Amino acid sequence: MATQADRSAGASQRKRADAVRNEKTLLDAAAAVFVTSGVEAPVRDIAARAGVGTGTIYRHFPTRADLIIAVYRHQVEACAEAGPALLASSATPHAALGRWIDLFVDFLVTKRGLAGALQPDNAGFDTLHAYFLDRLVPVCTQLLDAAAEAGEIRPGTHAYELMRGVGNLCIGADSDPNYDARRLVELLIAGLLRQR
Amino acid sequence: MATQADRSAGASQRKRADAVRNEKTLLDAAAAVFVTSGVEAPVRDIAARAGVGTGTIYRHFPTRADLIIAVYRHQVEACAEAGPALLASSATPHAALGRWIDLFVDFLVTKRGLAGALQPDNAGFDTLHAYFLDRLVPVCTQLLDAAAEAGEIRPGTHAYELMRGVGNLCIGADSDPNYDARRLVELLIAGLLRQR
DNA sequence: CGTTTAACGGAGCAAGGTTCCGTTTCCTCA
DNA sequence: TGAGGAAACGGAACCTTGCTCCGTTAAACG
Repeated sequence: MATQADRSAGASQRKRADAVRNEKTLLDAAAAVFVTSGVEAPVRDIAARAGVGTGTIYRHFPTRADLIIAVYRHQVEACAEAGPALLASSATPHAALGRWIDLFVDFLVTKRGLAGALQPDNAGFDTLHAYFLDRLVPVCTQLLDAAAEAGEIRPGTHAYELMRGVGNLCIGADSDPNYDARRLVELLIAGLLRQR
Repeated sequence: MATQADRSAGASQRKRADAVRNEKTLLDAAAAVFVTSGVEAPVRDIAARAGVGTGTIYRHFPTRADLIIAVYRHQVEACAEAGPALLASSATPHAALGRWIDLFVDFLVTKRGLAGALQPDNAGFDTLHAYFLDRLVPVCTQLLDAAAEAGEIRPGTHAYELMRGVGNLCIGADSDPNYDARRLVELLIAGLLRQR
């Protein structure tokens, strides 16, 4: 099978072996450091952990957002793909929405500082914000539309707003035993139901 | 009449005139800078605006939290005091709660970066977090209890959690026309209602 | 092998928070 | 009123962290 080298676009060349190796090393190091120090951990710490210079990090991941995205891409994709599946397997669209949001919340609250880094104005993190939104807002829209069509929820809520709200509720959810983001998100989703 | 010097505690002495003057100057400068640059504005900016050295800021307000608290104390107090009044004047406790939360949200969304600074883990900002909570959680508890007693809302929600949730929803609410914190908070409060 | 050049590493600069200490200013009391 | 002493001031200096730049290393290929 083909190696990780991408030769398809014509002008592109195979990557050097050390570059490939370092990229993998960096991703592992970053993931480890993110767990202990959060996604805003100093660049030098990640570099030290990986045993490379700081310049190498910036060459592979020009902004911190790029690094964070690379580390969590698989999980975000999995979450996005779960949307349609839940819609098909749940009793009602609103139930599917609730379960999908749960998935998203589970992801966020287990990644120290990630929810906080998703702020749109957070300079340098706009790529991160954009990636999450590009990937997840369409899925959320689909679920929301289905629930609205079924007459379950009040109309007028936008997926973007809901995603941001849920993301915000997850900020600081680790590290505070008296704050349960899941419960609040549940309230929020309940509030979405059409009031009779 | 007595000057601002507090001589009551026995060991305390009158403050020097220049110190009193500088404290006032600093509060004004900080308030102005917070409006344009948010509550995380560089210390040097505030010092420059006030025409004092950075040392002077740290002497009067050892941590940034102390400065922020001093700037917004009046408004927080006003919000706290509005709670019982609303409870007395509203049709139902849940309505009072909703209106009180509105007050709080209005306050937060008009203070650039304040909601974000309220995070409990935000090193150096714990005093800020504690002050807001000490002052507002009891008020919120009172409203919540009244609504629970009236059978309007589902039991089991803690004031602390609700306040943090509302605060989180307000993060980044300025500077993003597509994100309306008020609407989401409204959903959250609606979700509090006992489901029939 | 020798050449080319991608990739590396870390010194160094900028920005911001915080401390420290020599200087200034105010208060008090004779 | 005018020393003397202490409180308060100011900003230089230091630390941490993000990011860049460029001399050095080593992979790839003929």
